[in-house]
Amino acid sequence: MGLTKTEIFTEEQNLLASLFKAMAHPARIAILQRIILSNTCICGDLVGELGLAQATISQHLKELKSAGLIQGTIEGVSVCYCINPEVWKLLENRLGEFLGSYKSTTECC
Amino acid sequence: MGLTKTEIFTEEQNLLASLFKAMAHPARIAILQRIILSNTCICGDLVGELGLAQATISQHLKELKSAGLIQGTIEGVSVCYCINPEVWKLLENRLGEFLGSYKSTTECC
DNA sequence: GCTATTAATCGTAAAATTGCAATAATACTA
DNA sequence: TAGTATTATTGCAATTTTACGATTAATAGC
Repeated sequence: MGLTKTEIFTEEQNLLASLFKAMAHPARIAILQRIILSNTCICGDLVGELGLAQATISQHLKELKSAGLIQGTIEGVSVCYCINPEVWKLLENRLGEFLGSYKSTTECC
Repeated sequence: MGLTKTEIFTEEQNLLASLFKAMAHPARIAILQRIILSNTCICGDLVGELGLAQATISQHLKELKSAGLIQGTIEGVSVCYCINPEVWKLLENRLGEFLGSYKSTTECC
């Protein structure tokens, strides 16, 4: 079929999956790292640094934005993107909770 | 084109992206949660619990396995899957490092 | 108003993902 | 050895993702 059955999963599972999905591409990881590093990133910079076309980067930025991970405001002729603090904190919390729920102490297979 | 240009990104970026990708589906999140909870999970159980066909679940398990997140050993007639402690620890470290690299203190857009 | 610069959007193509029925493979059991 | 139970694999269709060229929208500077 090719479409995910979101309705059979919990809200928590869908949320985590969608956040992971937004970061499940090296270009988007690179963009996030770049934004974090400079703390004020303009799209045009990325086009020169990553080896991807302007349209492609704009698309990745859109995905990060729609996932809520970043936010952008118009700054003169260009756009300034930065991390969305609330969503980033939510991500840290949910992820820490999820990863931390596994205790490696008990012996298994 | 439709294929990711992995060669233009760093090893770190590709690793993080592939780990995120492995978890970027609610069914795989659900499977991981289920494995963590029972600490000894058999595929057949999941088929009853999640509303997905046996073939589909087997495929998701394969993806989690190839990403290194889980490992399975044959246990009589069925297979016992559990978390791979080393990879899980690696995931926690790299992810913590990545998420922690952002400090929300500085004002931005 | 006109032009240059920047970013978003559209259209398209190739490839990957998701899901399932059907089938194959594997290992117990009688 | 035949039969049963469990998991993996195969083949297929629908959808999504990735990427880019071309075009469009918006804004600053002249």
